Amino acid sequence: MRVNDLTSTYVRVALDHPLPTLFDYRCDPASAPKPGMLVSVPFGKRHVVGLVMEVTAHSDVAVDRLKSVDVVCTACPPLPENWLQLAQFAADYYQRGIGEVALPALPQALRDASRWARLFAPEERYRLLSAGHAALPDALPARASALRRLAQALAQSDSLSAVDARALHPKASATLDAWQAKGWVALDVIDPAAPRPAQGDTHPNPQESAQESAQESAQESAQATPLPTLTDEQAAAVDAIRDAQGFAPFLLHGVTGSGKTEVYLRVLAGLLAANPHAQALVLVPEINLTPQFEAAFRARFASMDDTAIVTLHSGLAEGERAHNWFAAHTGRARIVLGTRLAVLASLPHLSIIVVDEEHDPAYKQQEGLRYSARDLAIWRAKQLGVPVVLGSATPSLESWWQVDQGRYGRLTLSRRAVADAALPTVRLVDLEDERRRGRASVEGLSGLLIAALKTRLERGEQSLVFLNRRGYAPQLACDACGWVAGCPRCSAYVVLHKPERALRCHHCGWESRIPRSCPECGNVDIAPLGRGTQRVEEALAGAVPGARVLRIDADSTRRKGSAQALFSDVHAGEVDILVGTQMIAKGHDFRRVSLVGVLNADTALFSHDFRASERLFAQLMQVSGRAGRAGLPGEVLVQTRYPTHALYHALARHDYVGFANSTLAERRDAHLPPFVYQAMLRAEGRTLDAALAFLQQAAALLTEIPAASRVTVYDAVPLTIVKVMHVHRAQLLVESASRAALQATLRAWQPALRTLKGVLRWSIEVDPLDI
DNA sequence: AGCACGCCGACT
DNA sequence: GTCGGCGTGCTC
Repeated sequence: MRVNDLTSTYVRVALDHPLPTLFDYRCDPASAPKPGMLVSVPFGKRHVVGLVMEVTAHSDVAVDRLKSVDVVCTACPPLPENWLQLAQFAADYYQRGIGEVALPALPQALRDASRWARLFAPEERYRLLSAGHAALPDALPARASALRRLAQALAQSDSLSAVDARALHPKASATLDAWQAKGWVALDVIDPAAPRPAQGDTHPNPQESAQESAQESAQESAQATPLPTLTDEQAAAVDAIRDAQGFAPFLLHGVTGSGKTEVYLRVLAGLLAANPHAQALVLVPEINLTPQFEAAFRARFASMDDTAIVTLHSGLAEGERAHNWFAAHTGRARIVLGTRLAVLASLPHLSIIVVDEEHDPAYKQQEGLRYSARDLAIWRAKQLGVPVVLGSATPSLESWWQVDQGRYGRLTLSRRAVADAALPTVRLVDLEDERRRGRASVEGLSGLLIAALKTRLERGEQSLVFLNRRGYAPQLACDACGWVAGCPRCSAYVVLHKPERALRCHHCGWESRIPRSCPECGNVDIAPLGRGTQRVEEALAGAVPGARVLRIDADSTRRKGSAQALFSDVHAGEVDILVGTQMIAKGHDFRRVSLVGVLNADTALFSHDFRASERLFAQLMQVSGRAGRAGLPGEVLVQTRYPTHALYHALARHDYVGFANSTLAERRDAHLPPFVYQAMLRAEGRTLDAALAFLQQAAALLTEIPAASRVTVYDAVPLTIVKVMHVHRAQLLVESASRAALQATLRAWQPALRTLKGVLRWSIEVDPLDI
């Protein structure tokens, strides 16, 4: 039984599934989808959303096994060819199937066919007109509270969606229709797929409303604020990027406070003005940094339609994320600001990419497809022939090496942009010496640091205390028998959290109450060991009387939006001392901070991870950069037991270049990245032996692969935290001086690995950051 | 990844 | 005698 190929059409569909194959489906030739379109298809017992890669007249799959496409998502324009190529590249490079890359890159809402109708339906929004603004609150009966809420909601925002209106008042539609008849409100029907309205015609009915005039005055005040004068270095950087032709990667190496953001703003302004369709992608390393960037971009581009700037990050509600993604996909959004996941957005007119703080490890996705957003950004820029700007005060050694090789242009901002703002003075506090001299310290805070904090408090300046350990104490131990509280599911100690009165495992989230006595020997003298942010917060309150201390870390910002609120308190001057983890080190422009204290940095100096010192140096430069940004003389106190360590000396001299060049020389001698390319095979098993045995068999398979002759294979080793959630983990490192040989090896290795058994899960990570 | 089928221990 | 453990295999 053969179907007539002439009357049948088949589509080859990518599904989010570990096999790297496409799946064929039959479809109606009259309504066949195009490549790049989303379809809902039956798959096993369920129905899933897939991406059409090919439309053909023939399928190799036996006809009785073929099923038909359920629905084609016609409302969403197909993903463009260059986006499909990006997904294909990422899939090949990171050793996954195309579907495993392409589908997770889409907003979750798009992957649910039952939500398509709603997502792409024209949106109805009510807008209060001036007549309504004058008449409304008074025209309503005093006791009609639902109607009053509706009127208030209309008055308080640009426009109100029909859905939101119904949530406020069950009969909102009828009421709003009546108000519309009276000329009080206007109904706008917005087609999400329609092209963006031309400038100056953003409102269909140019009736002045309170919102419009408020917007206009905001624009006027924005225009009234003169643009900052560029330093010569900033101007040179802007010119270089603006004049670039085709693919042009730049490393913008600018010291903290040198005004890298201003360079991005000027470059984007020029580009977006020159081309009415051009889109820009701006990446930041973490969600906490999006609000301040968004504010800066909205203020500078106030003349653009509001919808022209969108954010994309995991903190958005699914609906909003889909909405913003779609704005990017249809070209309505001119500027897309987001975290690493935004690098996979569909941007049909992408004309420039900015990667701020390009060295930040947060650009590496650490689960699922472990991509580097910075590396994919560079690939995209190359594919499209557009400039890409990598900004950092402490570039990654990978990028620095590319500059050395002449592959990236170097733009340097060596001075702070604010007049009179100098880089802070860095002083090393020798903890051994302090102890020998018998100088008192309180809970790990040296006398020198406490005195400096008190001075700032008297002067009304702010201080920042940085340590990279959250919780109260990293361990809870028994003095008598040596017991230390550990996680029952992981091979890790549990961290004492005092405000929550709990022991918490930072690897799996397990929590328990704090025991009153040692569960091993019954001794009641169990004590916290070491210090985290909570304990330092407590100590500061005692050591610096009168200071308002605020802690910012993953625990204090757990609630949505709370990080933003806490940072606002700092900016508003309601805080004297800010204690926190790396969260406070990144990017924030604290105008009144003049002192930075660094605690417990030494632990990273002697790590087995060869990247630990690069990370530490970047982190310390970053946090030091929070001091003295607005012209106050800044000071940094680093408490250490190793005051002669070269890393601290480079830090004290603000000598990134010296640090980078010497570290690169070490890497070259030791045959470490960026001089070799690495990949990691990780295995998870019920026992450590099972995981290790799998990796040993995997290593043996490499002898069958010709390309592997140019690949070095290391021994399988347990991970540092060997057990998480009762699962034992081990890894095997492979590396090669040839990226092509490594890629060929991995490609040939995977089918063989799939035949091995005895392990719960395994995965390959290309360019791993944590070894 | 899901979700089935399939073959061995502690419960009504 | 079943409910349910997770090993193995399939998905157009």
